[in-house]
Amino acid sequence: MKNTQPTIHDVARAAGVSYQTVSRVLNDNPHVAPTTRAGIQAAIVALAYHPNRAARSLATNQSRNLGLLAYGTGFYGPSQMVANIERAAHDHGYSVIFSGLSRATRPDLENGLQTLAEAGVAGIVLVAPFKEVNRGLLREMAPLTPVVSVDSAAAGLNCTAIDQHLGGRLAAEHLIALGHREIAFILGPSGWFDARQRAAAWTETLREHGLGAAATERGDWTPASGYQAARLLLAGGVTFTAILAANDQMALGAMRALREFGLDVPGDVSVTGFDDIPESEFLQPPLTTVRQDFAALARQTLVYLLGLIEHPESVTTPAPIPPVLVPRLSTGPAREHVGGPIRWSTL
Amino acid sequence: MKNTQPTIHDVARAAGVSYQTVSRVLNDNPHVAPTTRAGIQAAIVALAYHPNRAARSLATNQSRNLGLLAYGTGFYGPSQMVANIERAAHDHGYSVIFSGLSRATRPDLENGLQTLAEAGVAGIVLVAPFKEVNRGLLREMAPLTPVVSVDSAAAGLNCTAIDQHLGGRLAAEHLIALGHREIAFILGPSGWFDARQRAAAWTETLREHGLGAAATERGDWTPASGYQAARLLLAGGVTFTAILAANDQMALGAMRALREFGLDVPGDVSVTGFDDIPESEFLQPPLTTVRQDFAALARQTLVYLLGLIEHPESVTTPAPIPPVLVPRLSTGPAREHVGGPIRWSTL
DNA sequence: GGGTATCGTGTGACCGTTCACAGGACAAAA
DNA sequence: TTTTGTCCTGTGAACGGTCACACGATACCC
Repeated sequence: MKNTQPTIHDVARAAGVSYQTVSRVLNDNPHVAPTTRAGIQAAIVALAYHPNRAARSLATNQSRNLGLLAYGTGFYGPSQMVANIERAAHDHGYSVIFSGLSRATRPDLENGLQTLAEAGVAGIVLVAPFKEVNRGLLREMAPLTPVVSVDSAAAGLNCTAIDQHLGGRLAAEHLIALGHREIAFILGPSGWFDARQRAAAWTETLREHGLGAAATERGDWTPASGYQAARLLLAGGVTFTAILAANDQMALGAMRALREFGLDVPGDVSVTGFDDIPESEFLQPPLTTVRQDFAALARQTLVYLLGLIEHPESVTTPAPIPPVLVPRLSTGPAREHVGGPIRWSTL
Repeated sequence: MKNTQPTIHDVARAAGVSYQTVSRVLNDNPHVAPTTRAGIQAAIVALAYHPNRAARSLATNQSRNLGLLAYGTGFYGPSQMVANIERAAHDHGYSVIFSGLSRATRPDLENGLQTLAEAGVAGIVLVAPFKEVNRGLLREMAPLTPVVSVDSAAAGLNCTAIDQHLGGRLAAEHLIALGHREIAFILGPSGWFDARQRAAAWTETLREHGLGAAATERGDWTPASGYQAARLLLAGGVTFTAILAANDQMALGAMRALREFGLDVPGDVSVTGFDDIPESEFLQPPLTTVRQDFAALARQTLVYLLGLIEHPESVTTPAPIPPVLVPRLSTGPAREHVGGPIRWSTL
């Protein structure tokens, strides 16, 4: 027993044909007699033959590998995307070379893209929705490899996305419909596209109702930053009856800060998040949030990328995926304040 | 301008040497004259040459790719492992081919392993800590590829692990030290090694103090299952003053069920989790839990796997990594009941 | 029955790299 | 001067596939 994998030559010998005929069977070439094909397939099974990927991609100059470059896989959204992208790729017969981005800097992006491009992937999915990702970067680092960027709305990029704008609007309208007029924002990090779009949608929706943000703080997506942001809001001397937070984790932190301040959610202040992480439903109170369909986004991203790989001329940019509002108990009617809204600073 | 990548032959022509000399430079072969080497390196930079991985791995019959097969990447632990394994691999100069396991069944495992083995990876990290993973499976599906299984203590496997037994003991001793004598368990799914070990450690620790589990329910790691398990515990007519939950998400669900039942945490019932997810610190109340160092586990796993690849004879199985108890406010002294412990069923 | 598609199969070259080996240049030793 | 050894470099083959092409056999048409 040799300790080496069988090759097409072994199969050919076993089936009594030439290696080329075996190759034809492997590639579903129609010009093979049924009996010959059957014999070869039997030999393939008997030898437990599997084509060597390196040899194949060397000869064809293409591969069934896709690159996945993702930032922030410790967070819920990115980690969901990684899992879903892989599954979608698998369903299309592709393998995924995953590369994590530890920092959101240009050199790190360049490095990651280059590594993937050199690995000979057929295409790249980029889950790094911040402003360092732009056309220039991609042209320079992966000029020959199609790249689809998820949730990055930069000009000239091939993108797929959740409709963050709609999501932001849903949350804001929900609060306004509950009678809230003084609404504070806890934004995501400034460089992130999704954070920006949510914030822009909030601002726009409020303006349509003659309102503006009561106050604004910025977090970094973590619960700790949401906690800190809410404390700053509370210390700011501005009144508000609701908080729009850019994700669930920051909303969680904010709720803790409110509680420590002696305020009830939603009795005194309503809070909304974004993502619908598995925990949200079980928080105290259960968090009103905006749910994003990451699986659908991943599937769409993959169809788009494979389109760019296989028939680049006839591909159209897909429409953003609409998220849905999930109303829970962290939001309620705006509190009626006798003599105007409460001022925290006087509590 | 040709639209194709340069090869060693292009570099050789540019530098005025043979392709073999270029190859020697690429592989750090010492038998190259310094001036020649410098010229070739200049040519490499000038042409922006990068070695073709497919050709290289075809010729050498090895690759710088590792396979990562993981189950449950929607959960915190596995998703942390994916991110950390990739980073550790990257630090060692390896790329990671990631494959997600959507179900914990034998055929899915076989499929995933086979796919990775065929992809020609140098080794495989398996993050699938349940009983379907055993020596037979690995011998059969990937006989030539080293595999390290994370947190799977099955016999005959190459494993790395968090010391789940110690973690379970820490949580149980913490409760016992607080005076709890009636402790209920919310276990993880039965097929999972880490769930089993935590449960075994709880049982053992309690027995050492002359105690036994007041009641036991089983969840599937999700908050919803923890909620359901706690409801069953409460409906069971058994008294308890503390709950040991096998992970944070189930602890979260349990705390909600307790609250709905009118019980205070930790006033009436103390609760511990396992994992220390980012949310835990900000829950109401902040959750006492056992923190696992996934980054260290990932690094250890990679060192072990690379050892198996590069010098299989001299590798030793690493020691499990000790977790730490993170005491927070979800645990407190056992309630003093006048006339014995309260019976929920009579509330 | 001869020309001509069509089908099935085999041969040679090639993808980009490494490996085994050969050979030339030069210096040190005899 | 010749021999020997070391250092550097080049040639041919191989890795395991695919592609372009050639070729024989059969079937079809007039």
